[in-house]
Amino acid sequence: MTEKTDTRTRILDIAEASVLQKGFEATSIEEIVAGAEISRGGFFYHFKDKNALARAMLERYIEVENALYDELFARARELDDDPLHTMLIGLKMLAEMLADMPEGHPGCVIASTAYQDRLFDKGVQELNRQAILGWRKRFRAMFEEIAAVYEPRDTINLDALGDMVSSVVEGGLVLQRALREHNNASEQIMLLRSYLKLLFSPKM
Amino acid sequence: MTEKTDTRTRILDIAEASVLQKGFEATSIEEIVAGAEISRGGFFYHFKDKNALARAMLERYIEVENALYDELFARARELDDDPLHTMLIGLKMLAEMLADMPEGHPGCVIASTAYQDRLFDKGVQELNRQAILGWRKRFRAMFEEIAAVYEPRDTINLDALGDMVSSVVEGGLVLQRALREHNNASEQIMLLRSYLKLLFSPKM
DNA sequence: GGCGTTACTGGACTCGCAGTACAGTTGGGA
DNA sequence: TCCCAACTGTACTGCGAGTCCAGTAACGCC
Repeated sequence: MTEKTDTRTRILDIAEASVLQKGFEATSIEEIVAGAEISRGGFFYHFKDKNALARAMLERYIEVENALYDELFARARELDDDPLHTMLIGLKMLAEMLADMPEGHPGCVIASTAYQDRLFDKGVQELNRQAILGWRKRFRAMFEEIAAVYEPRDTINLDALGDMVSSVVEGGLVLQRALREHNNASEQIMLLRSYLKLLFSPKM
Repeated sequence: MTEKTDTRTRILDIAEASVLQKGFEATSIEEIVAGAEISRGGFFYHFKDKNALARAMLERYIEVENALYDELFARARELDDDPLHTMLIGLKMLAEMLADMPEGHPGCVIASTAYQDRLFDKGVQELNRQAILGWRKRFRAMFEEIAAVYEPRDTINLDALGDMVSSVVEGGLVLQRALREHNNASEQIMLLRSYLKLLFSPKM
């Protein structure tokens, strides 16, 4: 909209970095405006309150994450159009991506908001919920495709399996943050991949 | 120490309930003292500041969690002393336990603190780290025992596999909170169990 | 029966941060 | 030329954390 890097975007960038580093509550509007080089009034011109900021951050984050998954698995399918191998390649690429981020993944805003949910209004919580349900649907569809070709070697709940991708990423990121290591999420994804390999392997 | 339910314990109980419900930052000392029916001065008599409270909560939580794992897997071993089956039985019992909590698990304080870590001092963070490392060690030992008997059908990092238990529980709890469902953690554990079953199944 | 210690109460105060309000400024477009 | 979006700047309210401290009630013990 404006000339230089859109102020609203700049606010979101600064806020995201800070929130991922120290949490939402610990991020003051003071430091956001300092970082974005605007006045307090300027901040409230763009966002009614911190809740509105949270909502905008989540919306942007979810969009980016979805685009990333789209691109990743599209590329994987290009490389091998067998549904199982698309999944395995995609997960490997995801694991590598996470491992390549030296300062760790922009640790999932989802978990961060989930654990402080009474702080946020219904809109923010619902956004969060819908994002996870979206990922469930996305991965469930992929697993259905796989199961149609490779009979699973154990009876499983496909919704839960769909959730497992998000769960493993979130869980890995929690460990990563708590341990201050940087490859836990990546390793956990590789274990999920190992599971899928075994689960859908043709009987020998 | 005192006659009625120890004030310190009462503070921790009230605080834990509130923190699990709405997060640490959103829990005010005001409401803790109201709940525990003491004065503000009384709170600060027991805890120097909110950090000291966080530390005490974490210590207590980790102790309880460890005792629970001890008991669960001891019982599982009683039922079947084959290491793989001890693990499978223990996980099943853990999953059932999580599913039986109608209001959900006392959602992991670990994740909650991990995502707000700049808020807490080194002591709290280190406590968190040590707890997760402890669980890694515990489960890694169990997996080593299993691997000595059943050759794994995929090459895996045993530390990462040890972490997978914590990761799956944490990840499941994040989903549970965000989705406001109540069996995600339990389902994720059952998927981990399915993985271990396949990973260590004798070749057919 | 006085003495110290533990476990508080209660009030007053400082400080930082969220949020409100609003008046004024600046730099394009129509 | 005037309007409007995108701000700046200041001043104020209110809440919660944390500090300080004086007082007090119950006890254990010498």
